Amino acid sequence: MERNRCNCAALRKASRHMTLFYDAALEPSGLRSTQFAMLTEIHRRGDAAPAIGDLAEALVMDQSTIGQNLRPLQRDGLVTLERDEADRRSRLVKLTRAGRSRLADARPLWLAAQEKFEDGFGKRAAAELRNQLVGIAGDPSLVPERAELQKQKA
Amino acid sequence: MERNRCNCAALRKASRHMTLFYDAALEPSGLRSTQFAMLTEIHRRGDAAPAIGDLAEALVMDQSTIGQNLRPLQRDGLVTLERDEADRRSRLVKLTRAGRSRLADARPLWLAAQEKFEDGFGKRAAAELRNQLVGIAGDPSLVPERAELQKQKA
DNA sequence: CCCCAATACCGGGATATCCCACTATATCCA
DNA sequence: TGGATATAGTGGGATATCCCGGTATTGGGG
Repeated sequence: MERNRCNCAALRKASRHMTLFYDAALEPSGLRSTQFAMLTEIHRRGDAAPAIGDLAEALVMDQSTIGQNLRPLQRDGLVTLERDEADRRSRLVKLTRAGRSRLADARPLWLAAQEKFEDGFGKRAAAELRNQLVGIAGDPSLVPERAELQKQKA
Repeated sequence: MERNRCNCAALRKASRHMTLFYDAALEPSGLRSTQFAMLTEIHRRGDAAPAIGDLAEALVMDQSTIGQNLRPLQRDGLVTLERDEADRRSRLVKLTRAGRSRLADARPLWLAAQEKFEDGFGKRAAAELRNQLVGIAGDPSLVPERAELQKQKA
């Protein structure tokens, strides 16, 4: 069919629909999908608090998007931003006690959503799909600008 | 790895990255990915001009999102909205001459992006991926509310 | 024929997302 | 060491996206 021939549109439709599903699952925690992803990434770093740019790279988002998206979390006291004394241009993002607590509330809700999705879609199929998606998200040939940024670090 | 275990986050990251790629490709036409997808869907209907709700269903978007997203296109004279005299609650969305022209400008840019992506990702792999994504976007078990809406129509 | 539930849309409000231009800081190198 | 360049983040502006509550219209009983 001529319909759904566009790789980008297909990805975006699935992304919108999947987001509705995860947002509904996370709703009791008061977190949206993006917020849960950001808090999870910050938590994953443990003691090595990430700067805004680190989050941007890990989450495949623009730096300014990270800054923007952190505001509601900061306003609600889930994260703090403090200057990195080792490089005063950077701001380190840290979870507060309330942030860790909120994340702990959300995790079982997220896990339930994962399981519900994978029950229907197939655990193996889901892992394979994520593999493909991670490949796309990290493909430097798609966005040359970002490829250069990657090269800088190597 | 613990990282990238979330199906939703993986989908969203890939969606963001892919969108950058298609947006860059479409840039000379002045259309963004979403706008191109909307104009394409309207055009696909031919003489049977869709209402806002029809577009919402086809594009897996909220009705209010469609309405919002149509505004820049309307402002730029690419589409018109007119009351459906057969059901005065509905508004039919139609391409203007300028809209058709803009879409014609964008199509080769889109096709080049498709080919460039599929050159790297594999034509067969891309088709398979789209298949999976269409399945997710249309899965009524993920968002029960929408499932009911679907049932109404059956 | 009239009332009521359902439907189609809109307006307001919030988050999500990007780009651009700007500031502050750091780094490199002549 | 001092100035050019590069990097980290912010603020403003635009589109994208959802939900909720309200309005107009429709269609089905009674």
